[in-house]
Amino acid sequence: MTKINDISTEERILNAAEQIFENKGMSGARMQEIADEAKINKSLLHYYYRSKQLLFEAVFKKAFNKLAPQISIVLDSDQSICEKIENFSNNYTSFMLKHPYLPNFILQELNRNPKFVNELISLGNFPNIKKFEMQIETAIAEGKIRPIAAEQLFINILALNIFPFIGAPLIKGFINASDKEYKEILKKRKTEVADFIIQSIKL
Amino acid sequence: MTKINDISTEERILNAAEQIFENKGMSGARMQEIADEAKINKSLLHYYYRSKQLLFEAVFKKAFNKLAPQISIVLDSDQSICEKIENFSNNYTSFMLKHPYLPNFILQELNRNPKFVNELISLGNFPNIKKFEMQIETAIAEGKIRPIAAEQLFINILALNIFPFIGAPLIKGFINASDKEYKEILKKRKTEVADFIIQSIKL
DNA sequence: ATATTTGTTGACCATTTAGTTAAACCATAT
DNA sequence: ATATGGTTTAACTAAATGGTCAACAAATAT
Repeated sequence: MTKINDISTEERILNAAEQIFENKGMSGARMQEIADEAKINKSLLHYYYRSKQLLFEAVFKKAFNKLAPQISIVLDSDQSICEKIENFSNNYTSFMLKHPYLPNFILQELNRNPKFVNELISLGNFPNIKKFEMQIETAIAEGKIRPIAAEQLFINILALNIFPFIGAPLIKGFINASDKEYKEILKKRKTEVADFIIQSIKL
Repeated sequence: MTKINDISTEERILNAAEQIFENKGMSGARMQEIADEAKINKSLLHYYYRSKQLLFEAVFKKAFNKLAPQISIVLDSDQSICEKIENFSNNYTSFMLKHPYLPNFILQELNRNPKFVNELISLGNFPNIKKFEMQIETAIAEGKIRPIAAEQLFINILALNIFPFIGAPLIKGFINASDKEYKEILKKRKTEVADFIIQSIKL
Protein backbone atom coordinates (compact mmCIF):
# COMPACT_ATOMS: atom_id res chain seq x y z
CA MET A 1 0.00 0.00 0.00
CA THR A 2 2.83 2.39 0.81
CA LYS A 3 0.44 5.07 1.98
CA ILE A 4 3.29 7.56 1.85
CA ASN A 5 3.96 6.81 -1.77
CA ASP A 6 0.27 6.71 -2.72
CA ILE A 7 -0.23 10.22 -1.49
CA SER A 8 2.92 11.32 -3.15
CA THR A 9 1.79 10.14 -6.60
CA GLU A 10 -1.77 11.29 -6.26
CA GLU A 11 -0.62 14.66 -5.01
CA ARG A 12 2.03 14.96 -7.67
CA ILE A 13 -0.75 14.49 -10.21
CA LEU A 14 -2.96 17.07 -8.54
CA ASN A 15 -0.12 19.57 -8.33
CA ALA A 16 0.80 19.03 -11.96
CA ALA A 17 -2.86 19.32 -12.94
CA GLU A 18 -3.16 22.59 -11.03
CA GLN A 19 -0.15 23.96 -12.83
CA ILE A 20 -1.48 23.06 -16.27
CA PHE A 21 -5.19 23.75 -15.75
CA GLU A 22 -4.58 27.10 -14.08
CA ASN A 23 -2.38 28.17 -16.97
CA LYS A 24 -4.34 26.79 -19.89
CA GLY A 25 -7.86 26.23 -18.64
CA MET A 26 -9.94 23.08 -19.06
CA SER A 27 -10.04 23.10 -22.84
CA GLY A 28 -6.44 24.18 -23.35
CA ALA A 29 -4.97 21.59 -21.00
CA ARG A 30 -3.73 18.25 -22.32
CA MET A 31 -3.69 15.06 -20.29
CA GLN A 32 -0.29 14.17 -21.73
CA GLU A 33 1.11 17.52 -20.63
CA ILE A 34 -0.16 16.95 -17.10
CA ALA A 35 1.39 13.48 -17.09
CA ASP A 36 4.71 14.91 -18.29
CA GLU A 37 4.61 17.62 -15.64
CA ALA A 38 3.96 14.96 -12.98
CA LYS A 39 6.59 12.72 -14.57
CA ILE A 40 4.29 9.72 -14.77
CA ASN A 41 2.55 7.68 -17.41
CA LYS A 42 -0.65 9.14 -18.82
CA SER A 43 -2.62 6.04 -17.79
CA LEU A 44 -1.95 6.83 -14.16
CA LEU A 45 -4.02 9.98 -14.49
CA HIS A 46 -6.99 7.82 -15.34
CA TYR A 47 -6.13 5.37 -12.61
CA TYR A 48 -6.38 8.04 -9.91
CA TYR A 49 -8.95 10.36 -11.47
CA ARG A 50 -11.20 8.56 -13.92
CA SER A 51 -11.40 11.28 -16.54
CA LYS A 52 -10.14 14.70 -17.50
CA GLN A 53 -13.40 16.16 -16.27
CA LEU A 54 -13.03 14.63 -12.80
CA LEU A 55 -9.40 15.67 -12.54
CA PHE A 56 -10.40 19.15 -13.56
CA GLU A 57 -13.15 19.25 -10.94
CA ALA A 58 -10.71 18.16 -8.25
CA VAL A 59 -8.40 21.00 -9.23
CA PHE A 60 -11.20 23.51 -9.46
CA LYS A 61 -12.68 22.65 -6.10
CA LYS A 62 -9.29 22.84 -4.46
CA ALA A 63 -8.75 26.24 -6.04
CA PHE A 64 -12.16 27.48 -5.00
CA ASN A 65 -11.61 26.31 -1.45
CA LYS A 66 -8.59 28.58 -1.31
CA LEU A 67 -10.70 31.56 -2.35
CA ALA A 68 -13.88 31.02 -0.34
CA PRO A 69 -12.38 31.48 3.14
CA GLN A 70 -10.94 34.82 2.06
CA ILE A 71 -14.35 36.02 0.96
CA SER A 72 -15.78 34.79 4.23
CA ILE A 73 -13.64 37.35 6.01
CA VAL A 74 -15.81 40.02 4.44
CA LEU A 75 -19.15 38.29 4.49
CA ASP A 76 -19.22 36.10 7.57
CA SER A 77 -16.71 37.27 10.18
CA ASP A 78 -17.50 39.36 13.25
CA GLN A 79 -14.99 42.09 12.54
CA SER A 80 -15.90 45.74 12.09
CA ILE A 81 -16.35 47.05 8.57
CA CYS A 82 -12.96 48.74 8.58
CA GLU A 83 -11.24 45.69 9.95
CA LYS A 84 -12.82 43.56 7.27
CA ILE A 85 -11.72 45.87 4.51
CA GLU A 86 -8.21 46.14 5.88
CA ASN A 87 -7.79 42.46 6.59
CA PHE A 88 -9.26 41.27 3.33
CA SER A 89 -7.18 43.66 1.23
CA ASN A 90 -4.04 42.66 3.05
CA ASN A 91 -4.65 38.91 3.23
CA TYR A 92 -6.06 38.47 -0.22
CA THR A 93 -3.31 40.35 -1.97
CA SER A 94 -0.61 38.57 0.02
CA PHE A 95 -2.11 35.23 -0.81
CA MET A 96 -2.64 35.93 -4.50
CA LEU A 97 0.88 37.23 -4.96
CA LYS A 98 1.84 33.61 -4.32
CA HIS A 99 -0.90 32.17 -6.58
CA PRO A 100 -1.35 34.78 -9.29
CA TYR A 101 -3.14 32.47 -11.75
CA LEU A 102 -5.82 31.39 -9.32
CA PRO A 103 -8.38 34.20 -9.71
CA ASN A 104 -8.12 34.11 -13.46
CA PHE A 105 -8.59 30.35 -13.51
CA ILE A 106 -11.64 30.36 -11.27
CA LEU A 107 -13.41 33.19 -13.03
CA GLN A 108 -12.54 31.85 -16.44
CA GLU A 109 -14.10 28.50 -15.76
CA LEU A 110 -17.13 29.96 -14.02
CA ASN A 111 -17.77 32.18 -17.02
CA ARG A 112 -17.47 29.23 -19.34
CA ASN A 113 -19.83 27.16 -17.23
CA PRO A 114 -22.00 29.36 -15.00
CA LYS A 115 -24.04 26.37 -13.79
CA PHE A 116 -20.97 25.35 -11.82
CA VAL A 117 -21.78 28.06 -9.29
CA ASN A 118 -24.98 26.27 -8.36
CA GLU A 119 -23.05 23.07 -7.72
CA LEU A 120 -20.67 24.96 -5.47
CA ILE A 121 -23.54 26.53 -3.59
CA SER A 122 -25.33 23.20 -3.05
CA LEU A 123 -22.00 21.75 -1.89
CA GLY A 124 -22.03 24.25 0.98
CA ASN A 125 -18.97 26.32 1.83
CA PHE A 126 -20.28 29.17 -0.28
CA PRO A 127 -20.27 32.55 1.48
CA ASN A 128 -23.44 34.60 1.40
CA ILE A 129 -23.92 38.34 1.65
CA LYS A 130 -26.80 38.45 4.18
CA LYS A 131 -24.83 39.05 7.34
CA PHE A 132 -22.70 41.71 5.67
CA GLU A 133 -25.83 43.43 4.39
CA MET A 134 -27.19 43.73 7.92
CA GLN A 135 -23.90 45.11 9.16
CA ILE A 136 -23.80 47.79 6.47
CA GLU A 137 -27.41 48.80 6.97
CA THR A 138 -26.86 49.14 10.70
CA ALA A 139 -23.71 51.21 10.23
CA ILE A 140 -25.55 53.53 7.85
CA ALA A 141 -28.51 53.87 10.23
CA GLU A 142 -26.12 54.68 13.07
CA GLY A 143 -24.46 57.34 10.93
CA LYS A 144 -21.12 55.59 10.95
CA ILE A 145 -20.65 55.40 7.17
CA ARG A 146 -22.07 57.05 4.09
CA PRO A 147 -25.15 55.42 2.56
CA ILE A 148 -24.19 52.73 0.06
CA ALA A 149 -25.86 49.49 -1.03
CA ALA A 150 -24.12 46.49 0.54
CA GLU A 151 -23.89 44.71 -2.82
CA GLN A 152 -22.22 47.69 -4.41
CA LEU A 153 -19.69 48.01 -1.63
CA PHE A 154 -19.04 44.29 -1.74
CA ILE A 155 -18.50 44.36 -5.50
CA ASN A 156 -16.13 47.29 -5.05
CA ILE A 157 -14.09 45.45 -2.44
CA LEU A 158 -13.78 42.39 -4.64
CA ALA A 159 -13.08 44.41 -7.76
CA LEU A 160 -10.29 46.50 -6.26
CA ASN A 161 -8.57 43.45 -4.84
CA ILE A 162 -9.12 40.79 -7.48
CA PHE A 163 -8.94 42.71 -10.74
CA PRO A 164 -5.26 43.71 -10.50
CA PHE A 165 -4.40 40.01 -10.83
CA ILE A 166 -6.77 39.19 -13.64
CA GLY A 167 -5.98 42.33 -15.58
CA ALA A 168 -2.24 42.16 -15.01
CA PRO A 169 -1.06 41.76 -18.63
CA LEU A 170 -3.27 44.58 -19.83
CA ILE A 171 -2.45 46.96 -17.00
CA LYS A 172 1.26 46.27 -17.32
CA GLY A 173 0.96 47.35 -20.93
CA PHE A 174 -0.88 50.57 -20.13
CA ILE A 175 1.45 51.68 -17.38
CA ASN A 176 4.71 50.34 -18.89
CA ALA A 177 5.58 48.28 -15.87
CA SER A 178 7.94 45.32 -15.79
CA ASP A 179 6.93 42.19 -13.90
CA LYS A 180 9.01 43.33 -10.98
CA GLU A 181 7.65 46.87 -10.95
CA TYR A 182 4.10 45.57 -11.20
CA LYS A 183 4.65 43.26 -8.27
CA GLU A 184 5.74 46.27 -6.20
CA ILE A 185 2.60 48.12 -7.20
CA LEU A 186 0.52 45.15 -6.11
CA LYS A 187 2.29 44.99 -2.77
CA LYS A 188 1.53 48.64 -2.12
CA ARG A 189 -2.13 47.88 -2.74
CA LYS A 190 -2.32 45.77 0.40
CA THR A 191 -2.88 49.00 2.34
CA GLU A 192 -3.72 51.46 -0.46
CA VAL A 193 -6.90 49.66 -1.45
CA ALA A 194 -8.23 49.62 2.08
CA ASP A 195 -7.48 53.34 2.45
CA PHE A 196 -9.18 54.06 -0.84
CA ILE A 197 -12.36 52.23 0.15
CA ILE A 198 -12.53 53.60 3.69
CA GLN A 199 -11.93 57.12 2.44
CA SER A 200 -14.90 56.72 0.16
CA ILE A 201 -17.40 55.40 2.70
CA LYS A 202 -16.43 57.42 5.78
CA LEU A 203 -18.38 60.53 6.65
CA MET B 1 -17.31 38.86 -57.49
CA THR B 2 -20.61 39.98 -56.00
CA LYS B 3 -18.89 42.44 -53.71
CA ILE B 4 -22.05 42.74 -51.63
CA ASN B 5 -22.15 39.01 -51.08
CA ASP B 6 -18.40 38.79 -50.43
CA ILE B 7 -18.63 41.17 -47.54
CA SER B 8 -21.72 39.46 -46.29
CA THR B 9 -20.07 36.05 -46.10
CA GLU B 10 -16.80 37.30 -44.70
CA GLU B 11 -18.63 39.30 -42.08
CA ARG B 12 -20.97 36.46 -41.27
CA ILE B 13 -17.89 34.38 -40.56
CA LEU B 14 -16.34 37.06 -38.39
CA ASN B 15 -19.55 37.54 -36.44
CA ALA B 16 -19.95 33.83 -35.92
CA ALA B 17 -16.31 33.57 -34.88
CA GLU B 18 -16.78 36.39 -32.36
CA GLN B 19 -19.74 34.60 -30.89
CA ILE B 20 -17.89 31.32 -30.48
CA PHE B 21 -14.45 32.61 -29.53
CA GLU B 22 -15.78 35.07 -26.98
CA ASN B 23 -17.79 32.31 -25.34
CA LYS B 24 -15.30 29.47 -25.47
CA GLY B 25 -11.90 31.03 -25.96
CA MET B 26 -9.30 30.07 -28.53
CA SER B 27 -8.76 26.52 -27.31
CA GLY B 28 -12.41 25.77 -26.58
CA ALA B 29 -13.69 26.99 -29.94
CA ARG B 30 -14.21 24.56 -32.82
CA MET B 31 -13.96 25.53 -36.46
CA GLN B 32 -16.98 23.37 -37.25
CA GLU B 33 -19.01 25.18 -34.62
CA ILE B 34 -18.10 28.53 -36.11
CA ALA B 35 -19.05 27.27 -39.55
CA ASP B 36 -22.39 26.03 -38.24
CA GLU B 37 -23.04 29.34 -36.52
CA ALA B 38 -22.28 31.17 -39.79
CA LYS B 39 -24.32 28.58 -41.72
CA ILE B 40 -21.54 27.86 -44.19
CA ASN B 41 -19.21 25.02 -45.06
CA LYS B 42 -16.16 24.70 -42.87
CA SER B 43 -13.84 25.04 -45.88
CA LEU B 44 -15.04 28.58 -46.34
CA LEU B 45 -13.48 29.54 -43.03
CA HIS B 46 -10.13 28.56 -44.43
CA TYR B 47 -10.88 30.24 -47.72
CA TYR B 48 -11.38 33.62 -46.05
CA TYR B 49 -9.05 33.27 -43.05
CA ARG B 50 -6.28 30.78 -43.72
CA SER B 51 -6.22 29.18 -40.27
CA LYS B 52 -7.90 29.09 -36.89
CA GLN B 53 -5.06 31.21 -35.52
CA LEU B 54 -5.60 33.95 -38.10
CA LEU B 55 -9.35 33.92 -37.64
CA PHE B 56 -8.82 34.16 -33.91
CA GLU B 57 -6.45 37.09 -34.32
CA ALA B 58 -8.97 38.92 -36.48
CA VAL B 59 -11.60 38.45 -33.79
CA PHE B 60 -9.23 39.42 -31.00
CA LYS B 61 -8.03 42.59 -32.68
CA LYS B 62 -11.59 43.64 -33.44
CA ALA B 63 -12.49 43.05 -29.80
CA PHE B 64 -9.49 44.95 -28.53
CA ASN B 65 -10.26 47.87 -30.82
CA LYS B 66 -13.60 48.17 -29.09
CA LEU B 67 -11.91 48.40 -25.69
CA ALA B 68 -8.94 50.65 -26.45
CA PRO B 69 -10.91 53.83 -27.28
CA GLN B 70 -12.74 53.55 -23.97
CA ILE B 71 -9.48 53.43 -22.07
CA SER B 72 -8.27 56.39 -24.09
CA ILE B 73 -11.01 58.45 -22.49
CA VAL B 74 -9.15 58.11 -19.23
CA LEU B 75 -5.59 58.22 -20.45
CA ASP B 76 -5.51 60.51 -23.48
CA SER B 77 -8.49 62.88 -23.50
CA ASP B 78 -8.43 66.53 -22.40
CA GLN B 79 -11.26 66.22 -19.91
CA SER B 80 -10.95 67.01 -16.22
CA ILE B 81 -10.29 64.15 -13.83
CA CYS B 82 -13.88 64.09 -12.64
CA GLU B 83 -15.23 64.21 -16.16
CA LYS B 84 -13.01 61.32 -17.13
CA ILE B 85 -14.12 59.20 -14.22
CA GLU B 86 -17.77 60.00 -14.82
CA ASN B 87 -17.66 59.53 -18.57
CA PHE B 88 -15.62 56.35 -18.47
CA SER B 89 -17.79 54.73 -15.83
CA ASN B 90 -20.91 55.62 -17.71
CA ASN B 91 -19.71 54.81 -21.24
CA TYR B 92 -17.85 51.66 -20.40
CA THR B 93 -20.66 50.09 -18.42
CA SER B 94 -23.25 51.02 -21.04
CA PHE B 95 -21.12 49.48 -23.77
CA MET B 96 -20.27 46.31 -21.87
CA LEU B 97 -23.87 45.69 -20.92
CA LYS B 98 -24.28 45.09 -24.65
CA HIS B 99 -21.10 42.99 -24.97
CA PRO B 100 -20.76 41.27 -21.61
CA TYR B 101 -18.33 38.57 -22.81
CA LEU B 102 -15.82 40.99 -24.25
CA PRO B 103 -13.74 41.86 -21.18
CA ASN B 104 -13.52 38.26 -20.12
CA PHE B 105 -12.45 37.19 -23.59
CA ILE B 106 -9.73 39.81 -23.91
CA LEU B 107 -8.26 39.27 -20.47
CA GLN B 108 -8.48 35.53 -20.76
CA GLU B 109 -6.49 35.43 -23.96
CA LEU B 110 -3.97 38.00 -22.75
CA ASN B 111 -3.35 35.95 -19.65
CA ARG B 112 -2.88 32.83 -21.71
CA ASN B 113 -0.47 34.59 -24.04
CA PRO B 114 1.01 37.70 -22.42
CA LYS B 115 3.36 38.32 -25.36
CA PHE B 116 0.30 39.36 -27.33
CA VAL B 117 0.33 42.67 -25.45
CA ASN B 118 3.67 43.55 -27.05
CA GLU B 119 2.23 42.90 -30.50
CA LEU B 120 -0.69 45.17 -29.72
CA ILE B 121 1.64 47.89 -28.47
CA SER B 122 3.87 47.73 -31.56
CA LEU B 123 0.74 47.85 -33.70
CA GLY B 124 0.01 51.29 -32.25
CA ASN B 125 -3.45 52.17 -30.93
CA PHE B 126 -2.37 51.24 -27.42
CA PRO B 127 -3.16 53.89 -24.79
CA ASN B 128 -0.39 54.96 -22.42
CA ILE B 129 -0.57 56.37 -18.94
CA LYS B 130 1.93 59.25 -19.28
CA LYS B 131 -0.50 62.06 -19.94
CA PHE B 132 -2.81 60.91 -17.17
CA GLU B 133 0.12 60.73 -14.77
CA MET B 134 0.96 64.37 -15.41
CA GLN B 135 -2.63 65.39 -14.91
CA ILE B 136 -2.86 63.62 -11.56
CA GLU B 137 0.45 65.00 -10.33
CA THR B 138 -0.61 68.51 -11.26
CA ALA B 139 -3.97 68.14 -9.54
CA ILE B 140 -2.27 66.91 -6.38
CA ALA B 141 0.28 69.73 -6.45
CA GLU B 142 -2.56 72.24 -6.86
CA GLY B 143 -4.34 70.74 -3.90
CA LYS B 144 -7.34 69.66 -5.96
CA ILE B 145 -7.29 65.99 -4.99
CA ARG B 146 -5.79 63.80 -2.30
CA PRO B 147 -2.32 62.41 -2.98
CA ILE B 148 -2.51 59.10 -4.87
CA ALA B 149 -0.22 57.41 -7.37
CA ALA B 150 -1.61 57.72 -10.89
CA GLU B 151 -1.12 53.99 -11.55
CA GLN B 152 -3.07 53.09 -8.43
CA LEU B 153 -5.93 55.37 -9.31
CA PHE B 154 -5.94 54.07 -12.86
CA ILE B 155 -6.01 50.47 -11.69
CA ASN B 156 -8.88 51.35 -9.36
CA ILE B 157 -10.88 52.94 -12.14
CA LEU B 158 -10.41 49.92 -14.38
CA ALA B 159 -11.06 47.45 -11.58
CA LEU B 160 -14.32 49.01 -10.43
CA ASN B 161 -15.68 49.17 -13.96
CA ILE B 162 -14.37 46.00 -15.57
CA PHE B 163 -14.47 43.47 -12.76
CA PRO B 164 -18.25 43.37 -12.35
CA PHE B 165 -18.46 41.84 -15.83
CA ILE B 166 -15.65 39.34 -15.44
CA GLY B 167 -16.71 38.30 -11.97
CA ALA B 168 -20.43 38.17 -12.75
CA PRO B 169 -21.08 34.47 -12.14
CA LEU B 170 -19.23 34.51 -8.83
CA ILE B 171 -20.77 37.75 -7.58
CA LYS B 172 -24.25 36.62 -8.59
CA GLY B 173 -23.70 33.58 -6.39
CA PHE B 174 -22.53 35.58 -3.38
CA ILE B 175 -25.33 38.12 -3.48
CA ASN B 176 -28.12 35.75 -4.65
CA ALA B 177 -29.00 37.86 -7.66
CA SER B 178 -30.84 36.66 -10.75
CA ASP B 179 -29.55 37.71 -14.15
CA LYS B 180 -32.13 40.46 -14.25
CA GLU B 181 -31.37 41.74 -10.76
CA TYR B 182 -27.66 41.71 -11.48
CA LYS B 183 -28.16 43.70 -14.64
CA GLU B 184 -29.97 46.34 -12.59
CA ILE B 185 -27.09 46.46 -10.15
CA LEU B 186 -24.69 46.97 -13.04
CA LYS B 187 -26.80 49.78 -14.46
CA LYS B 188 -26.72 51.58 -11.14
CA ARG B 189 -22.96 51.38 -11.21
CA LYS B 190 -22.79 53.76 -14.17
CA THR B 191 -23.02 56.61 -11.68
CA GLU B 192 -22.28 54.85 -8.38
CA VAL B 193 -18.74 53.91 -9.36
CA ALA B 194 -17.87 57.45 -10.36
CA ASP B 195 -19.26 58.77 -7.06
CA PHE B 196 -17.32 56.15 -5.14
CA ILE B 197 -14.02 57.08 -6.78
CA ILE B 198 -14.51 60.83 -6.59
CA GLN B 199 -15.54 60.58 -2.95
CA SER B 200 -12.28 58.83 -2.27
CA ILE B 201 -9.92 61.26 -3.98
CA LYS B 202 -11.58 64.57 -3.15
CA LEU B 203 -10.30 66.62 -0.24
C1' DA C 1 7.50 -18.65 -0.04
C1' DT C 2 3.61 -17.27 -2.49
C1' DA C 3 -0.98 -15.49 -3.41
C1' DT C 4 -3.25 -11.15 -3.65
C1' DT C 5 -3.90 -6.55 -3.98
C1' DT C 6 -2.19 -2.09 -5.51
C1' DG C 7 0.54 0.72 -8.59
C1' DT C 8 2.64 1.57 -13.15
C1' DT C 9 3.61 1.10 -17.95
C1' DG C 10 3.50 0.76 -23.21
C1' DA C 11 0.72 -0.28 -26.88
C1' DC C 12 -3.46 0.48 -28.73
C1' DC C 13 -8.25 2.44 -30.11
C1' DA C 14 -11.98 5.54 -31.48
C1' DT C 15 -13.02 10.04 -32.06
C1' DT C 16 -12.26 14.66 -32.82
C1' DT C 17 -10.21 18.28 -35.19
C1' DA C 18 -7.66 21.62 -38.21
C1' DG C 19 -6.69 21.75 -42.60
C1' DT C 20 -6.57 20.19 -47.92
C1' DT C 21 -8.25 19.22 -52.46
C1' DA C 22 -10.73 18.71 -56.49
C1' DA C 23 -14.83 19.42 -58.41
C1' DA C 24 -19.11 22.08 -58.81
C1' DC C 25 -21.40 26.56 -58.93
C1' DC C 26 -22.38 31.05 -60.43
C1' DA C 27 -21.98 35.81 -61.80
C1' DT C 28 -20.00 38.60 -65.24
C1' DA C 29 -17.28 40.04 -69.23
C1' DT C 30 -16.40 38.88 -73.96
C1' DA D 1 -23.06 30.86 -75.59
C1' DT D 2 -19.12 30.50 -73.21
C1' DA D 3 -14.72 31.42 -71.07
C1' DT D 4 -13.10 33.35 -66.75
C1' DG D 5 -12.42 33.93 -62.01
C1' DG D 6 -14.06 34.23 -57.60
C1' DT D 7 -17.08 31.37 -54.34
C1' DT D 8 -18.90 27.16 -52.18
C1' DT D 9 -19.22 22.36 -51.24
C1' DA D 10 -18.40 17.29 -50.08
C1' DA D 11 -15.03 14.05 -49.32
C1' DC D 12 -10.84 13.31 -47.51
C1' DT D 13 -6.29 13.33 -44.63
C1' DA D 14 -3.05 13.46 -40.94
C1' DA D 15 -2.31 14.47 -36.45
C1' DA D 16 -3.80 14.99 -31.84
C1' DT D 17 -6.30 13.50 -28.01
C1' DG D 18 -9.02 11.22 -24.24
C1' DG D 19 -9.43 6.94 -22.84
C1' DT D 20 -8.77 1.55 -22.46
C1' DC D 21 -6.44 -2.77 -21.71
C1' DA D 22 -3.46 -6.36 -20.77
C1' DA D 23 0.73 -7.19 -18.87
C1' DC D 24 4.32 -6.13 -15.64
C1' DA D 25 6.16 -4.51 -10.95
C1' DA D 26 6.02 -3.91 -6.25
C1' DA D 27 4.16 -4.14 -1.88
C1' DT D 28 1.39 -6.62 1.60
C1' DA D 29 -1.03 -10.39 3.63
C1' DT D 30 -1.24 -15.29 4.39
